[in-house]
Amino acid sequence: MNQGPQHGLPMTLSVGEVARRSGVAVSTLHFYEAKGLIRSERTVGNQRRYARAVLRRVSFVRVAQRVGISLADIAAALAALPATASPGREDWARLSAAWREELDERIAQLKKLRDTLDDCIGCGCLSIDRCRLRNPGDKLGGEGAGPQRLLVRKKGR
Amino acid sequence: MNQGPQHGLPMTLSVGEVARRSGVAVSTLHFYEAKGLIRSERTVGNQRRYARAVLRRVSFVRVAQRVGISLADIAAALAALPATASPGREDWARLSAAWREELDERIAQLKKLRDTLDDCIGCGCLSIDRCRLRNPGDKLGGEGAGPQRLLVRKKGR
DNA sequence: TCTTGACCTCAAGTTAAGTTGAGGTCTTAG
DNA sequence: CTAAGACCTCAACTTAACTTGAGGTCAAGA
Repeated sequence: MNQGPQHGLPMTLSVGEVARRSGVAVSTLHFYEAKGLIRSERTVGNQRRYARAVLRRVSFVRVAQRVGISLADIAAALAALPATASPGREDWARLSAAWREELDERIAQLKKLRDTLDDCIGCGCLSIDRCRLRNPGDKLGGEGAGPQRLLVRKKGR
Repeated sequence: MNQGPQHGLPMTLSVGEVARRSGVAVSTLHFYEAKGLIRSERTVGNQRRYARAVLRRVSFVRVAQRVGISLADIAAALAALPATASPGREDWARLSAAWREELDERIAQLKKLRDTLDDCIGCGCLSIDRCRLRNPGDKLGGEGAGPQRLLVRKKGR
């Protein structure tokens, strides 16, 4: 198998190796490739060979997914990175800037949810009407759509 | 319309009112009801009437969903609350305890993701091989499945 | 009374994210 | 050289979470 010059590591990975090491199914890797989330070279025999960096990319995808970001959004973010050349500092800066806001928002949302639960233990709200967290006087009734109070404001998109 | 004794608020809400005030479609409310996430009484004419508390319940569902929790999990959590009687302090304590861990885990995951991005700006990893965040020496290669380093350990379930 | 807008049920369609399977090729240990 | 196991493509199936539509009922103002 193809080896690195001094250390005993293969320079590229087969789809099976990536699957084993990343913990995702081979079919999923094919699927991700079809969606443009990852890329591969082909051997003369038409088999996929992945650069080592694909492992981190796959990890990134799974983590982002796990916290509720769609593959489409992830793909869009990753598209900011040139898949061909190695991404430079500016590419990363762009990706991070684009996601930072989204991630901060989701973190805030999660904390809100967690803390709401904690508060509810002390007062029994969501069910009992007199609660300091409860919509006071139910004033929001006429103020248009959208869940009130529990939803952190979502930016325009 | 049915009013509260002193203030001018209706005691129950029609499906349209809930939709307007919670920001979810009527069809979605029907769907949630079919899934057991919310409950309603019926009028003599077979129309749904919701208790005011349904608004908070719906908010809860949307927020939880937004951070990547499935309806099935949400339903399971909400099932711990007696839908019939008003849930007591113990019911809330149970729900909160069950979710606290999950939420903390997701918050940690999100922070990890965010910080990984930030770190990457400084070093260009995910692409460039010498990076302090990078799997050092690629030692994890033989250590079984699962994304390495970026995934916060998930508890057994 | 009549008509309009909100409701009802139930079946079928949609999108995202994969998985499964059939039928065939590659690679490598023996 | 040959058989087993890893790979290939492509189409079809699956599940979650909804949405849409058809066909019919309910409630309230003119």
